[in-house]
Amino acid sequence: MAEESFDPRAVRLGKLQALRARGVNPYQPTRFDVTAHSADLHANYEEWEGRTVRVAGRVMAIRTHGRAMFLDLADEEGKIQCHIREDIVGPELFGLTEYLDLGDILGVEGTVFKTRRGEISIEVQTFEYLSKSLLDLPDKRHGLTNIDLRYRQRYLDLLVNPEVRRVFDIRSRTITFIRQFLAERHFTEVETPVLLPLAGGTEARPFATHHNALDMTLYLRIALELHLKRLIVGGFDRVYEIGRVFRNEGVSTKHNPEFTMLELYQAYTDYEGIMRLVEDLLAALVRHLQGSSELTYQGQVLHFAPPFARVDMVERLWEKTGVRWEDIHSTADAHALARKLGIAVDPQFDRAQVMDKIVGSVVEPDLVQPTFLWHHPVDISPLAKRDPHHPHLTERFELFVAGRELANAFSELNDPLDQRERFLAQQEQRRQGNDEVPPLDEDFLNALEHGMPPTGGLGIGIDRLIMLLTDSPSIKDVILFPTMRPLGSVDEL
RNA sequence: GGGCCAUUAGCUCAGUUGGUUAGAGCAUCCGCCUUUUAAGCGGAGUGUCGAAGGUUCGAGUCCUUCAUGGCCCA
Repeated sequence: MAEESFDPRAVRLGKLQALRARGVNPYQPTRFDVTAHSADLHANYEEWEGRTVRVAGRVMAIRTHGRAMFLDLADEEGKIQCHIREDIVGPELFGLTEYLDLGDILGVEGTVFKTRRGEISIEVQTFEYLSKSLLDLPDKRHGLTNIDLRYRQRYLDLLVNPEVRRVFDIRSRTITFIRQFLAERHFTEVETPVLLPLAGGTEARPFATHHNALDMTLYLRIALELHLKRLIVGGFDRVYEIGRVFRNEGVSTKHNPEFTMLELYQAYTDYEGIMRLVEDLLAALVRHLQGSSELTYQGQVLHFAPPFARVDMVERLWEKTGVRWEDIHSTADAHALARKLGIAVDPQFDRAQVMDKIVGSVVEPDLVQPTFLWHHPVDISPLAKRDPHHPHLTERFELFVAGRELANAFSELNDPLDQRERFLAQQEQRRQGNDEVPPLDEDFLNALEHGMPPTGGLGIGIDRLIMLLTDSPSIKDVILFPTMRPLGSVDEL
């Protein structure tokens, strides 16, 4: 070798060629029968000591020692140290360790023992390359800390930052728990369409796409609500979906353009019934994951013990500002109130949007412990049933935790004529240029006209729930592959 | 959309008031080492300083624009 190459990939390609020259193709093996995992070897050493095991994993550390070497092999649950001695594996096999790199996938067979220093290890009898890594792993001490790269190359983040794996384990366990919880209560899980001729169920800008064969614009769903309620009409008395919804809006620590919602609908109950269900679900979930009803989020200790506190939205607004919601009659009144309170508001906002913003600024941040904010005015709740005693208010609540909305629920409006009027009022806003207002869904109204039983409905933002449960400050931390701007132009990809 | 900050080796980072040939740890490469574990010992620096312009005798450093990300605000 006249010139030594220092390019890591070129060096590794050279090792790959050398292996192949010796008749070893690390990409050839199709299986390796594993008989033990690292975590179990550590947890139950006495049972494993002296036994022969087969373990597979990624090489995370190599410590050569002349005619022997130690390496740390990482499998899904942890790491196990392996000791390879030339006099045990033989010079031919030992020679292959010359081409071993960090990141390679290895299968080893050997006996379980403890080193002089007490490290549970495998004395390797034989080993096999199961894959070769051509690129360097991130720094073993610092891991991968560049936030951009952590999200773009999540596979590396997962390999070198073990706490990331924990977040997604909790995510998986949470969703499994919710499914079990709802199954025990006789809810049926369903799947409703993602691609729709019109996207409704909330106010948000949808993504548009095009169906070639039908030559029509289709929109990605922004909520699950209207289809699940069609199913209530269709006789599913307890129905839910956990699914991705898409909203064409900004990206922040609290917003990702695609995120996961749980929506459930239960016939013959109301928002009080749903409130109890939310309390039971969250209390059971936190206990399942934490072993207690306490949860610490960003330094705040949260208590998930029913019953959760309840705050009347209109009353609390009055306490905070001295203003009654029903005294704000016009958009101008609302903007004047916002100015008086020093709250910056988009000048395009209408009365309801401004009031929503004001509540968001003066009421919601105080709701740290799990709290139901309830009795929303009807003009910001177009799908919720009116409170029979206060027709300008609705039987609605939002659950706030750590100052953030976690759930939204109401007694579902099943009066098709009232629903039509509210949709028509929305269409007026739409004509005035509010492109977050969905178009009128005639088919949904048609379903309601066939008769929907009294129903309680609930939506929970799963990603925000996982943020709480994993003490994650950013929604990107709980989404494996968050939406990112691509590096370079898309054409190059 | 606005403000602030970041971008230097494969990874994590340092880099003085603008000054010679841009540094460290890990990783990598070469040599030694059969119970080490942030293994150790000896040797080697592998770089389009995010991109493009500009100022200057001289730019990683100053200016402008752009790109990506982060934090805060809307």
